[in-house]
Amino acid sequence: MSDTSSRPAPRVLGVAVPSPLRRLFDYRPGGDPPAGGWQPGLRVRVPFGRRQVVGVILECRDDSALPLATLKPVDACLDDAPLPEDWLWLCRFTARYYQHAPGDTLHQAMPALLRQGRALEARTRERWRVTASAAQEVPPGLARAPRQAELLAMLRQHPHGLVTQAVLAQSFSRDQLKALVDKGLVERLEEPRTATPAGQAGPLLAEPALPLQREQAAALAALHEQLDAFHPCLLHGVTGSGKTEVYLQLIEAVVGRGRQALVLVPEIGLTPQTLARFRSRFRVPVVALHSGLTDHERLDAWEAAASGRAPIVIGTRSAIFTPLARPGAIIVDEEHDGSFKQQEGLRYHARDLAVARAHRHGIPLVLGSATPSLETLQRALAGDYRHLRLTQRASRHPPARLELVDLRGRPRRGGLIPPVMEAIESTLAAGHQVLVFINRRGFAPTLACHACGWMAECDHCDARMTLHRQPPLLACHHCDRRRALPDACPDCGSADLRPLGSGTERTEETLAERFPETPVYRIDRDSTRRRDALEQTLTEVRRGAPCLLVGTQMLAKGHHLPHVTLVVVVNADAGLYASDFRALEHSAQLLEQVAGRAGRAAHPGRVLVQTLHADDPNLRLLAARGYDALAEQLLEERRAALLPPFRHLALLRLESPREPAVSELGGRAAAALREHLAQRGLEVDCLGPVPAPMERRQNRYHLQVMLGAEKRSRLHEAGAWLTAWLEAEPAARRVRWSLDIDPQTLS
DNA sequence: AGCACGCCGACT
DNA sequence: GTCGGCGTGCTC
Repeated sequence: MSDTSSRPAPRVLGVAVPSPLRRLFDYRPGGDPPAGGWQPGLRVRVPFGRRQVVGVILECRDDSALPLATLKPVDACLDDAPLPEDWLWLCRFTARYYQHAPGDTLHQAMPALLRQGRALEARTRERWRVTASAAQEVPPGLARAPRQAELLAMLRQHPHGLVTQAVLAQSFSRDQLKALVDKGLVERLEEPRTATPAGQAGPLLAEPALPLQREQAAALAALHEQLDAFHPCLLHGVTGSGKTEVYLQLIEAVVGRGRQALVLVPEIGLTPQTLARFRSRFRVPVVALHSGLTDHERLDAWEAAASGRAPIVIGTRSAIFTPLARPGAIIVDEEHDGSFKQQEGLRYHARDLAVARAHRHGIPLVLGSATPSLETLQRALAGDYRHLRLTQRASRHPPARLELVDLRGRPRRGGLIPPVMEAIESTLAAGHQVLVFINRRGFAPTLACHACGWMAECDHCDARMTLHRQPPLLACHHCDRRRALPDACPDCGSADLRPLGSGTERTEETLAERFPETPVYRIDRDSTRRRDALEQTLTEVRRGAPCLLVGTQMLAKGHHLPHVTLVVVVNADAGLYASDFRALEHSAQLLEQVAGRAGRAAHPGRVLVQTLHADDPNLRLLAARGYDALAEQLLEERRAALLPPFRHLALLRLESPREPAVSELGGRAAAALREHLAQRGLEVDCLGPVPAPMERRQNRYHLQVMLGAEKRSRLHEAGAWLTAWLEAEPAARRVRWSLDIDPQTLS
């Protein structure tokens, strides 16, 4: 460590402590002073109330708002060196931007073991290598120990040594290794488990890069132009245009220059297939951060990234908080995907944090999508991001067009009308596969009484209960409530209860009856609950035999289904007239993604979209000219309506089991904020309080207050004032509240 | 968020 | 007689 004696010891440490309180807590230095002196980023164990917690020093000062004598000393410093500087910066940025408690932010961004106070160090493994002398000289006789002689011979063939596991795998024992070590013939080395296999000097690529099409090459060249500066790009490529190959070749350049690449993928995108593609391309390790890791594996990965040992890190939303010693590029695949936004607690958007992080590091940022979010698209159109387009599909088939199919006045079976059924039949007859996309799981969206019109409703939510057949019950998809099927209508006693509408189970059943010879695979949250169930089914489907796939949006994203030539969308109307201003954008993205599943291999595809609104201008525009045309149209509407991306929003959400408590507090919070805004002349508007779209969920009442501003700084000021008001308000302790900056949905 | 303290119901 | 319900208050 460098000379630290020149740094005077601070008298006060501002510590971020795990708690929802939006402030630091002051302590006096205590315990053994760290080798490098007290500084921000060091973890400390501190007394907090009646317990001990792990906090992080964020400020070193000489004064405090409290008398110094009343401050408690820290118990111990847990680190020799501060946590990585880039990580600390990102956490502070995140806490400020999302107006979240610093301690809670830091804790969420840290691996569990660091939260618990473990040292930031990678677990090690042993490596066994012949000593320099034993490598050159003929070893002395091991005639009395033939196994040791064999082991030595094996190790001599591996000048970089072998890890214990590899030695044991050859049926040698630890005792034999020890014996050779005692004879001075073999030495024992320790290395991090995430260490790159030794003898790494060879080529970076394990397999050659694929040849690029003209547009891919142009995009890659554009990315190569500025590898040392913040260079945000939208890689806007239709499904099948080869975005991943562009990522891979960019990563090759980044890693080739000794830097690290961070890749963010949607929750559903970190499939074994994706990972395999990255791993087989590069000879260097690819560290994957996913929900299946143990706490130890997560810490190892974090350490490998922070130390720079891991050149490529790939993960879902929370991977944006992985520290990097030598950041070289950040890639966000499917940047429009909703899973990048955390929907509770610290409501961060990993894509937006990626932008901030790339800017701070001065490195390229690639946002990839076939259906970019309107936020990103607007920035690309405005020239803030470089707009790299890939319009050609590798298969050379143009993307399938959506064909709108009018549902009005036609009989449906399992949600499907006769002409669509016939199209399915002829596709199967031609030996191809069919994907039926339906946005509702379960058998039917609800159970209704044909005599009096009663419908099964949840007691805890303002919602209908979904009818399930496997097993048969009524379930609420908004809470965990389940009910047995009633024999008769609870209102009028009629036994004429019928399922209303169709879900995946019913469509599956209908198709299985209609096409008894053809396998029908249902893919939804219920059918893929078992680990790997989805991958197993898809592996079977990829064999290519004719089959029917029925599924929810799980099926829409990413999966390669080369033998599907017909895609059916059972009902496209969900997002058309929804109250949420982003509903249509999301709906269009989903439709385009689903359509992208059709005809990726040798055959062109068809996409049949059933709708009750075949005349809807937005739907027609999407069908006729595709997502990009609709997106530009929607941007104009957003501009006119003063909605994002032309205006910034924040949403105060309030919830409580007691309705009066939320409306009373919401009313007073909004009134207080309005008064403050008027006094300060802030150009921020405040809407509400209004009940949330589904006011009662899980027996809790939801209310919201919307803030909107043209300038982000103004919105921020208003948000800071509002959270301060709420924290000081006694009634707010009995109501759960959170401020959602840049809300993704209004529900 | 935790975790206490603090006053009112059914039980080892 | 006490175990424990969750209201209220605090955490440097």
